[in-house]
Amino acid sequence: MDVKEGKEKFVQAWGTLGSNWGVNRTMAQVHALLLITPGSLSAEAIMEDLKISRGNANMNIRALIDWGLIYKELKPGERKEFFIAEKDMWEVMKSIIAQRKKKELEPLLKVLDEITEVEGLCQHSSEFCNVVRDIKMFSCKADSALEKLTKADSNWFVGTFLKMIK
Amino acid sequence: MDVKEGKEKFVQAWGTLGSNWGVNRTMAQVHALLLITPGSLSAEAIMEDLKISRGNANMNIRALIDWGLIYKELKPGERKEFFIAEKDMWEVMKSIIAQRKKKELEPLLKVLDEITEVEGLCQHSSEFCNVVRDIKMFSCKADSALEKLTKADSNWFVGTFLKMIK
DNA sequence: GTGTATTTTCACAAACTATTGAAAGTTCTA
DNA sequence: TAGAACTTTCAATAGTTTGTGAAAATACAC
Repeated sequence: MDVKEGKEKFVQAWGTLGSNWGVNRTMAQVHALLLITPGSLSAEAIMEDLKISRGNANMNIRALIDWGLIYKELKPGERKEFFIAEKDMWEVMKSIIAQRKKKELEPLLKVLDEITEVEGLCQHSSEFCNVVRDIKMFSCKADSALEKLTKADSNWFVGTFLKMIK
Repeated sequence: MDVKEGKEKFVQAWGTLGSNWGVNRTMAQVHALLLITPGSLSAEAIMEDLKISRGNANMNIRALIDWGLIYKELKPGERKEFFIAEKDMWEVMKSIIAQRKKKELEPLLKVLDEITEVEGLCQHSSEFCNVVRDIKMFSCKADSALEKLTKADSNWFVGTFLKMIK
């Protein structure tokens, strides 16, 4: 396997993994492509490289910008927009965690709060009451841990998090 | 909202959340229903309650058993199988984390290892080399943290993990 | 063994998600 | 303001996942 094959493999693999992670395959591929490209690429170049349509490329580029994983880069004298990936993996990880927290954890907390308001819950159904209470406890803790993580810097991670797993 | 409505809301909500989590909606609903049911339920009862077909109920019940989230319970004198949920939320969380780690993280580690074997990677493409190295570092750390988490007991979590987020 | 209750499988249908490509929109230049 | 270069939108289509229901398999009682 040479470097070119390795790159192709990486792009394909990131795409496949993306779908296991609830991220659209094409979005993950565009991200992978930009990650391993030293400079920036135009929408055109991305379309050609991944053999995808203009519309598809555009939609997924926008989504990556929303997630904070890539940036627009305007070159003087060029009318085209170019895109470049955030290369600091700690930043990449934080963005991904923030998005997943928003999508996966926050709706859960919201529903649990609504249910907790049910009158007489714990008198009428202690099973249900206990389940809701326990889930609430874990999800609140997970939420604050992740909140802290996404606010922290890389050194904090290396320090605290690694100490934890020793 | 009374207790019955609250329960329905919980089952629906857990189902919706499940799909944000890469879990099939019905599987999550069956799980929710069993979680808030004090005793055990037969496949029949689950079908009726959630208005789903026999085949669907059967498939998702099997999947939940695989994940270790529910157990089969055989009642003496009854030919039907009954199912009961694991109610210890710490165990539930560990099972879910273990499954997601297997599905989301392990394939990533595998691909990274394959790519690392590319000859002369770091001579020919330092950008690519750095990206692969950084992703590898983070994912190995995440993997060992989660591994530790799924092996640990609830007290460890309360102690170590909470200290970390303070 | 035979009949009955129950579970499992599987081809097909329905629902959902992603992708395309062409048309509409925008921005810049002269 | 006209026209070129480029970006965005969106209806149609392709692809994927999930659910159904009937038929096959299994387990049990007699």
